[in-house]
Amino acid sequence: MKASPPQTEAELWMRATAIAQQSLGDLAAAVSMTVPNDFRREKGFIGQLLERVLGATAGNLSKPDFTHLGIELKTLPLNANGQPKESTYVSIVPLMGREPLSWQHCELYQKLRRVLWIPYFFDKTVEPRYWRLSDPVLWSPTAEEEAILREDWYELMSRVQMGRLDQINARLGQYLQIRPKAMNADVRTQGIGSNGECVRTSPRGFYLRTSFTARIIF
DNA sequence: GCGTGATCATGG
DNA sequence: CCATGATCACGC
Repeated sequence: MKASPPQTEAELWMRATAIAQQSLGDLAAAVSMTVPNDFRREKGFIGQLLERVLGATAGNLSKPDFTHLGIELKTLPLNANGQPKESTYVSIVPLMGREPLSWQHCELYQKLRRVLWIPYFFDKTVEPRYWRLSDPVLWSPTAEEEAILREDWYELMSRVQMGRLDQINARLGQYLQIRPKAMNADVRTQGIGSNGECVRTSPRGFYLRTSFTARIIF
């Protein structure tokens, strides 16, 4: 079982509020899934569970999850204090693009324009099926937030295009950061070298810092 | 191999 | 202690 795609943002929001505070076990049962006891081998489970529960459509395409609504779905683990406990992956970093940088047209911005956040309480003292959702948040960046995201993105993407991959680490960026995104550290893809040539390098992703997602949900 | 969904695990 | 760097599963 799997929910049909919501036709409107209002319908999606109704569904999201209707499942607030529910346990992962109950949600999973409703879509014929079983919550693993250990996420070490199923890290994406909660995201995939909520996709089914809410009727997301994009699959593994590089599009917002609710493509027709332009809305991205993000689950967000909270610690016991209600603070985000992990950074949030947004999208792959395009390492070979040489087009002029355009924030308005980049994949990252397309996904962050409107996000349905589904926070939940991550609690290692009980089995994940007992974890409960918190209240959903339907969010778009404020002008101030967008300005900083855009600055971060330009700073990071400039280094990518200038062939300065060696100068990129997770410490750069106020709200946004670039970190490895691969099965393991041996995975290689193509990137731009310091003389503009193609080099072998590790795939990377854009992530939102927990300090930023904390702002969003409060 | 790439992009989707993320959390794990250890070094500073 | 916790952010950074590393890792896991799946569809195609």
